[in-house]
Amino acid sequence: MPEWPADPMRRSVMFMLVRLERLNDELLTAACSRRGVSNAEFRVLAVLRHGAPGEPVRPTTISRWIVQSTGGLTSTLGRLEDQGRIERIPDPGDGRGRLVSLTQEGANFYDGLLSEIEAEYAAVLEGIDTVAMASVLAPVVAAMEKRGGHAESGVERLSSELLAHGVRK
Amino acid sequence: MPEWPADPMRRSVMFMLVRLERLNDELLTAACSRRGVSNAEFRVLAVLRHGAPGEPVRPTTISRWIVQSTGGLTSTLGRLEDQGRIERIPDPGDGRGRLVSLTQEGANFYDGLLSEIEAEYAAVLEGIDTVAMASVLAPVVAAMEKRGGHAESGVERLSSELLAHGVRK
DNA sequence: GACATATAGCTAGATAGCGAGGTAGTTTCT
DNA sequence: AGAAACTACCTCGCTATCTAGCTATATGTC
Repeated sequence: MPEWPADPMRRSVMFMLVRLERLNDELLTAACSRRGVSNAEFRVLAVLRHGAPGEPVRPTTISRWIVQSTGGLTSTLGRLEDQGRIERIPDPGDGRGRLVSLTQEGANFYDGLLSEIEAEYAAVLEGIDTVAMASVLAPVVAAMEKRGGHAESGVERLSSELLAHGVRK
Repeated sequence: MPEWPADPMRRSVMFMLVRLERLNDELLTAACSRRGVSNAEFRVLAVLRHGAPGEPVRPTTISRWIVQSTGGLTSTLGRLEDQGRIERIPDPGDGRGRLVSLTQEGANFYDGLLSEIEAEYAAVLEGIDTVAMASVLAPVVAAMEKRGGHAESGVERLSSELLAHGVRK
């Protein structure tokens, strides 16, 4: 082995993150596919439901929040629209734009989906100190958001709506 | 909103994990694609380099470790083999099996790739208490491994090699 | 007011990955 | 020993996603 890690602890954490990514994806995909939706579809519904309840949201904002390319999001939104779970209306304030909102059916569907997904996470987080976890993860999430340039345009607001339940700064 | 969360903190952590997954993927993909490899290719090389240095590994073991389907892994390994970074030889102990090992070129390539990726993570983990983070993440990773049935067959050993630098239990 | 530049969302083409099923070889049971 | 069940890896078809480039609208400058 060549030059070994300057900081072995950091390397461990890095590999944990890399592995956690796959494991989390597997978990979420399993839960979603039981109800016939993709991972990305769940994320879009979550943003609409929690990020700005009742308010329509622009696709670009969603795209940043869920970290999906705009091209990818277009097809995700198309699927959700075909399923009758969201609506896209022209943005009255911007002729190029559209606004996405949940339908009643979409909201109902999401609530069921969420409880299913939450059950999976409850099992996995059983016995874990979630308060400690949130305070450890929050700054990492923030640093990664900053790195990827997702720190603008409404995402911050959605962030606090969704993530900051009792997490101090 | 219907029945609201029994445990709002757990829900926050769940959404953090969901978001972290995408952000981490974005970070890793960016770093990997700068050197022209996929995410999965990096993971395979990492297993070979750290999990069992010098020793050939069976595809099934790799597949569990990196949480990729065997079908997907076959194509990942095919790409790596075409690039001259790994070799596949028949398993002398099992006629159905193959053994995968790093070539010298693969090892060299990986070392460069790793330092690039590590630099990305160093930036993001700047100022973060990695010791606290590791001890918080370790049990979650373990619980997810167990859930997905990745807890058998050599993965444990790779796990401790790769992840347990100073993380108690 | 006209032109250059930026932005919003969409389209098309390419690719990585999943899932189901196939083949060959191994283990277990009688 | 022979049959049944299992396992390892691969192949093929499909889908979600990415990237690059497009059109229409917006904004800023002269």
